[in-house]
Amino acid sequence: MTSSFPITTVLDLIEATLPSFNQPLIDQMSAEQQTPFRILVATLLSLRTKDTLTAVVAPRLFAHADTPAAMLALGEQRIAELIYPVGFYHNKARSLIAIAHMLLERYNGAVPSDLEALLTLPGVGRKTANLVRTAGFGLPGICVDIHVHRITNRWGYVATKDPDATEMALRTMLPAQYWIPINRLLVTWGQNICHPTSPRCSTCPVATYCARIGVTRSR
DNA sequence: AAAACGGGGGC
DNA sequence: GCCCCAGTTTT
Repeated sequence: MTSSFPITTVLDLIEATLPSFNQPLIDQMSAEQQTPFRILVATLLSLRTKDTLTAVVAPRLFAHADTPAAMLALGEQRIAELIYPVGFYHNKARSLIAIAHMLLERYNGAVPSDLEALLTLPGVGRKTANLVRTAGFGLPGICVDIHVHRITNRWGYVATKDPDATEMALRTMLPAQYWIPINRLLVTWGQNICHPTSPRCSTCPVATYCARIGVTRSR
């Protein structure tokens, strides 16, 4: 069962109503703070973690280390202590140290914008790499996180359990102008309306376009 | 394909 | 008490 409406129609409707909703982590950061490095670090901290919690913890880390060199100076143990509440803190601290080393050795301390280069960084998968590209550099990419994955599948435009497969499906379906904004749109939607369990369908502006697949159960 | 990594918050 | 969270790596 798939929707008979173009996905771009639904995305346009969401775009129009977006300002009235709370915005996700990256959009809460000031323009000054939306550097590729900060976005990379904040995104890594936020994996499998509420972004509202990351929004509290990340500034704590940035106050001590805002560059790869400062991250190395801080050290893995101290980083782990600072980011403890976000969970997976040992893995994340180790990844941040390894990333700082690689950025200094291979990219002169800068964050690369190339997708393949980003994917070689430890702890960085397709979701993180594409978010750095789109939010950090304004470059084309489709960042498929749990929200983009759940909602596009719930609508009926995509039918897959694998987020990477969802990204590939959207690449063939979505005009280029929607590649960057779809993530911001659907993360906001997922956090405010289209929840994993108990989505607010009765007040959802695009409910008539939705196949409502998997509404009663997530994943 | 499945396990492991993890504390915090919602209900 | 149970489920989920802007995933990725390892087995």
